[in-house]
Amino acid sequence: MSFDGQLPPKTRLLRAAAELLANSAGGAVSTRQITQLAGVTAPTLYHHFGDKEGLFDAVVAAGFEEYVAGERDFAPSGQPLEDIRRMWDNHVQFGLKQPELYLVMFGNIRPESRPAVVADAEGLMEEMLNKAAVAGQLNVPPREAARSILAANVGVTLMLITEKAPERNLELSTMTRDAMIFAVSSDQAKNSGPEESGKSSVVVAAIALNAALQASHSDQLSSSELKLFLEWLHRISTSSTS
Amino acid sequence: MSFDGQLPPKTRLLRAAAELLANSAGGAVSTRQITQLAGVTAPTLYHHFGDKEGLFDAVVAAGFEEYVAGERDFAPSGQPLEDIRRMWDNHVQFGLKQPELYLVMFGNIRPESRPAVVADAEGLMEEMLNKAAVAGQLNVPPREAARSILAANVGVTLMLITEKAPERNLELSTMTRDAMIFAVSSDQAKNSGPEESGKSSVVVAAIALNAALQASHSDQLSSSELKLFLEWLHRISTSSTS
DNA sequence: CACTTCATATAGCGTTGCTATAGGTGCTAG
DNA sequence: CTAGCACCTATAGCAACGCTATATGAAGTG
Repeated sequence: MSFDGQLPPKTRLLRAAAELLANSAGGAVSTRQITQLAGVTAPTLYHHFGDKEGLFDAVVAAGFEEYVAGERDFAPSGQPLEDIRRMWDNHVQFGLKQPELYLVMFGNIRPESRPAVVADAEGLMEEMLNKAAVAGQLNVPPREAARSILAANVGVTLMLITEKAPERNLELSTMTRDAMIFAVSSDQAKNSGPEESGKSSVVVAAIALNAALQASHSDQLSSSELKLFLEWLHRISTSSTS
Repeated sequence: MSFDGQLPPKTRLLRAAAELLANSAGGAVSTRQITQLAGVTAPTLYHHFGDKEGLFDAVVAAGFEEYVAGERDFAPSGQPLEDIRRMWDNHVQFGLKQPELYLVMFGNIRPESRPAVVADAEGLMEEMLNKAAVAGQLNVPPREAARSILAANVGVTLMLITEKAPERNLELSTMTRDAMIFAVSSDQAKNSGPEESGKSSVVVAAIALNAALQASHSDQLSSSELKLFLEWLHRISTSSTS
């Protein structure tokens, strides 16, 4: 009973729904919970929003405003591709900060029915990619690039949400992000080739690592560790393996 | 009333649930629909599966068998990265062929609770990427690569499912797929990126050796030595990021 | 005041997932 | 043959769900 104030019932319903949605640990949120917290009765909800989904859409719209605001604040950095990077990070952070709301926005998938918010987010990203295209930095049409990047962005965010907070590894995000941006950008040479680079064995890999380590004296290991490490490498690389 | 045959009620329930799930155009499937189609009553369902979710999990498990079978059939092509490509395509095709089942498997996301099927799919992909790592074709540890690729794979599939069938553009899939595979592969030169050029050969070799050692159970080192050795390798192969 | 319009409440419908309880079935043991 | 014992299924019903037909109040307009 927190919203019995003087606010109009419509606003109270919106806030109650948003709060319950944010704190519902995965479980569903019922209209009775919402109306009780808002201090109104059922018909009021349906009078203003027509539907439970209508109410949720309204909450999502408010959440989307916040999301878009975050995107626009970061926008004018001059380098479009860098802005895309920030859009990606903002997207992920929004999803992790408000997972329940994010799931209502991007996770409530049904076949052949595309949530409006997805189209909006896609348009936002396409708009940004358009600047990159004008600058000759794009390899593919902005629309395709936006769809592809957004798909990966949503996929990564969903996967991160399913992980327990302390174990979340944001490197998954940055790595995927850079992979996607790199793939659509044009000013980088991509002499690709699906050929293999010769099959390696334990011995070959050990020899390569041995040589590389001695050449670049990595600082990931202490000197004493490195000495023992190299000795073991030598033992492996000089033995005849299976 | 299609399953009133002589099959055991458990099987009838599974088939009825699978059929209703496959034909439910986005809408929810109720236990009463399932039990009626299966020709049994409610307690039978709960006796065998405990829960509605338990029944769905069983359906998903069956669907996952099919999914895995598709993955394994394509597996032994000799070129691990090409196999990853086929795994990706098989994943997308599975999602588009049975969208409802796919959504139950990969779309039923709740925060901090990861469906078992995701972990399985991740393990399957990691297993395949391990071969690529042994061949020195990987730029990042197989686990991270698998998570990243799978996240993008799910994201793309979900996005394609939301589109109406005639408008589906599979180029979105192939483009994202190749971008992800390219990003984790090592045998391609990546001159000039947003940051410095690709990983050094030390990291590539360490990743390859790490995978090879875990796969071949080398007896060149004692178990305690091996443990420390692998720990160092892990330290090297997961360092030197952005 | 009469009248319309908008907003909220009362009460209840049909459906949902699920279960307490009881009854039927096929088995092995005596 | 029958007694007992698991195992499986059915009857009936609960609480909660989304939603609505209907009625009541408040506000503005002639």
